[in-house]
Amino acid sequence: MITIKEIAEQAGLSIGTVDRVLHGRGRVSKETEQKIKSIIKKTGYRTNIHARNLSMQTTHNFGVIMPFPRQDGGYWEILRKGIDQAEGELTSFNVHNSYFFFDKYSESSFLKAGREAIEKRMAGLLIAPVLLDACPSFVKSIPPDVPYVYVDSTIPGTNPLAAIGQDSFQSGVCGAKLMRMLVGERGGTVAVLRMLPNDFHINERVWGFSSFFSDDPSFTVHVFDVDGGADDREFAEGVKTIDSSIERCGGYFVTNAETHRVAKALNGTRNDVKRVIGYDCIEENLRLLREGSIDFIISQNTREQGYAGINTLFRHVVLKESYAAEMRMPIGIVMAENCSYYQ
Amino acid sequence: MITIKEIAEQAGLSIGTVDRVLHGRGRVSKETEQKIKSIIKKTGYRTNIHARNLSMQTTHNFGVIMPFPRQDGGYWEILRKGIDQAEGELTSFNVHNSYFFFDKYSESSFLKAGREAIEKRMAGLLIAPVLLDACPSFVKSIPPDVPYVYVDSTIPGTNPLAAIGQDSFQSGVCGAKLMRMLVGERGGTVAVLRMLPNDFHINERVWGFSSFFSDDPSFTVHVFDVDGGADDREFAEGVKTIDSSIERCGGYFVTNAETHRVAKALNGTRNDVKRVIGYDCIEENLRLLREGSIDFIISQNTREQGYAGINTLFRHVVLKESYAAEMRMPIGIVMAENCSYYQ
DNA sequence: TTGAATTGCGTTAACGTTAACGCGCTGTTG
DNA sequence: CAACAGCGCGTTAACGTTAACGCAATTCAA
Repeated sequence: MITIKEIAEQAGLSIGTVDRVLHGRGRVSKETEQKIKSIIKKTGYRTNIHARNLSMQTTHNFGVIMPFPRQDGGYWEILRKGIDQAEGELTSFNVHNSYFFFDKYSESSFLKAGREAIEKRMAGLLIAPVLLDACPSFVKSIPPDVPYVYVDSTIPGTNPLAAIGQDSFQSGVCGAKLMRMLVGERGGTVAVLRMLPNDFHINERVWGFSSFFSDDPSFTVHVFDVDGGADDREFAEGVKTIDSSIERCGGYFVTNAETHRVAKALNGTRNDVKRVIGYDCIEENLRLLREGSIDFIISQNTREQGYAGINTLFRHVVLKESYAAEMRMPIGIVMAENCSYYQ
Repeated sequence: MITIKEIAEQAGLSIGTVDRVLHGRGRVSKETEQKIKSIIKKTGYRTNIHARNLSMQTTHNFGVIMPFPRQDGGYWEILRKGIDQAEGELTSFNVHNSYFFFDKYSESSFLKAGREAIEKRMAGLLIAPVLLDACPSFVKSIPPDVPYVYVDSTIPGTNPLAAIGQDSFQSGVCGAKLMRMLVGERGGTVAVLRMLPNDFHINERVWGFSSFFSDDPSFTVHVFDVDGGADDREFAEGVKTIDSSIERCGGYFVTNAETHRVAKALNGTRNDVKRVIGYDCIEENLRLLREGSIDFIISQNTREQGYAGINTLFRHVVLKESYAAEMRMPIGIVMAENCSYYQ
C-alpha cells in the first residue's frame, strides 16, 4: 500500500501539500493539485485508517432518532438491540450512540428530537422516518455534511446515505401465501386487521396480501380497521365483533406487531380452523407462537436493520468507505419450530 | 482511555517495561510485574488497536479449508461468497484469505489441504469439518497459537475459537412442520430422500423430520437412501423407482442441496398433491422454487456463516477481542415469494 | 511605497504501540 | 580477577496521518 510520503516523493513535494489536496483544504496551486491527484489515482492510494484514527483521536457520536422503544408493543426495542450491538462491536473505534426518542403519534415530539440531535452536532444520524409528513422538512434542516441513514421506512425525494428496510408489499404477499397454505386450497373467508393509525407500511402489506388472493375465486378477503390505541378490553371487544360478523372466518392477517392482542382476543372463540398470521418478533408474539395461538410471524429483521444502519454510518464516517445506498432486508418467516433464533 | 505511557508514569517506570509485562516478554522483576499488572487491572487498560496495527504493520492471512466450491451442487459457492464479502469489508485492516480446497469425499485430499494451510503459517483458520473421521487428528496438528473456527459443522472434543452452524435436528423438524401444512391434516405418506454418502448433518435432519411425525398417526414416513454421486439419468431413475413404489406419496423431503435433481426427476410424475421440500439456496433450487417445482427450501444461511467465520477470526486476531464461542444460525424458510433475498 | 494580507508550500509534533538496542549492575566461571 | 553472561530496566525510531505553524514570495490596499 502506497503512503502519503511516497506520493509526496513521486510528486517532488512535501506530505503537507499532499494532505491538503487529499482533504481539499486549499492553499495549493492548480497544477500541483492535478499532479498529486493523478498520482493518487494511478497508485490507487487509500488512507491508512489506523494512522488516521490514531492521529485524529476523535470519538464518533451517532444520533439515533426513533420512537420510544415501548411503542408498537415493544417493537422498537428490537431495533435498539441491533443498534446497541453495533455500538458494542465498534467501541474500539470510539463509536458512541445517543438516542433521541420521540412519540410516534406526535409530530412536535419528532421535530423536537430531531432539533436536539442536530444541536448536539452528531457525526451521523440514524432515523426511523415513521412520520411521513414531518420528516421531509426536518431532513432539509440537517447540515449537508451530516450523513443520515433511514431504517424501517424511507422518505422519497430525500437523499439519505442509505435506506434500510423491507419490501412491505412482498411481505404481505408472503403472508397471503402462508395463509392459503394454512387454510387449504378449499378456500374461504380471511380477514385483514389493519391497525389504526395506519402508515405507508401497513397499507402496502394489506395491498400485497389482497393482491395475492385477487385472482383466486375460492378466497374472499375482508379488510377491517382496528384502533391500535384502544385499551385491551375495548380492543378485544372490537376483534370479537368483527369475528362474529363473518360467518366462517378461516384466518386473520394482522398488519403490525399487535398480533398478540388479536390472538388473545380470539382465544375464546377460536377453533382450529381459525389461523393467525402477523408481524414482528416481539416477546409476546413469540410466546403465543410457541403456545400455538399464532401460526406465523413475519419478521422484518429489525435487529439486523439497526445493526446495519450503524454499520453503514461507521463505514462512511470512520472508514471513509462508500456503501450500498439501499438495503432490502429478507422477509423472515417465523413459526414455533424456528422462533428461538429470532429473540 | 488510559495509555501505556500513563501506566508507566503511575508505576514510576518506563513504557518499555510496561510493554514487556503486557506481552510477557520477560526481563522484568516479579515485584514490578505485579505492580504494573495491578495498575492495568485497576485502570481497565485496553490496547489501542490503531496504534498497535500501525506499529505492527502486519497483514493478516486467514486460511480457509473447505470443499471444492462446485461440490454439493454448488453449495460451497455460497460459503465462499460470505467469506469473500468479509474479506472485502476488511481490506482496510490488511485481512487476506487463502483458500485450501479439498475433495469432500477424500480424506487424503483434506489432509493435504490442511497440511498446506499449516505450512503457510496462517494467522487463523476457517474450517468446514465435513470429514468427521479425518478432522480430529488434523486439528491436533494445528499449532496452539493458531486459532481456528468451524463453519457448517463441528467436531466434538476439539477446542475451536468458535463453531458456527445450524441445528440440523431442528431444521428437520421445521421441514416436517411445513410438510404437514402442505399435505394437510388428513395426512398420508411422505418420503425422506437421504442422500448418500450421508454425514452427521443429514442424519440429524432425517431424525428431526421423522420425530415430528412420530406421534401423528395420520402420517407415515418412509426413508430412502439415494446415491448423490450418480449421474442425472441414473439419479432420475432411482427417484422414479422410489416414487412408483409408494402408492400415494404426498411429499418428498430431500436432505441436502440436491433437491433440484429430485424435483426435476419428479416433474413428469408430479401432480399437485406431491410436494418437495429441501435444503440450501443454490441457484438451481431457487429457480425451481420460483417455477413451482419446489415448495420450500430450508436455508442454512451459509453465506452469513462464512461472513461470521472470518469476522470472528478478525475480531480475535486483529482486534484481540473475545467472542462468542458458539453461534447458531437461524433456520431460514424460503419460498417463491421471499426467495429473492437468498441469492 | 510601505505595511498588510494572501498564496503556496515545507516542517514538525503528536497520536499509542512495538521492538530493537543499550547500559549499568550482579553473579558466575576459568 | 578478568571476562562474560544475564538480569532489569530505560531510550528511541518507526508505523502513516493530521493539522498547526512558519516562511518566503507575491499581491493588494492606503
